[in-house]
Amino acid sequence: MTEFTKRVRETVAAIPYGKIASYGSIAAMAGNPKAARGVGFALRSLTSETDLPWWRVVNRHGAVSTSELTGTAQIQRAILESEGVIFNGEGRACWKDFGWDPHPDDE
DNA sequence: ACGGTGACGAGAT
DNA sequence: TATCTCGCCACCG
Repeated sequence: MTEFTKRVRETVAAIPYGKIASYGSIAAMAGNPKAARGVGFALRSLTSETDLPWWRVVNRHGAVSTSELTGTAQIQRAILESEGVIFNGEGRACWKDFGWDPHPDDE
């Protein structure tokens, strides 16, 4: 378990209920703003754990980037909706309403 | 140590 | 606005 991965877990665990954060934001808080991909890889092993709110982590578009085929994406959306997050027809959530960290682009 | 891969991001077309 | 390409970092063989 590298320091980066541990930092990512801490950050993800800090995401408030009903809120979402982008991989880039988490990577930045973890110390490496450019390690968004590394964040995804780290969370990949956490999908089996329910003690970490990995489902609150989405891409910069506010849409789940998990596998649609394995059903992970469906589960993630379902949980987020349970938390109060609303997805539009594009499968994206309003960052201004559910985004934990401020986002420069999109709405 | 090297190269390929992937739950990403930003810029260009 | 949607799609493509390149660059980023961490992980596996």
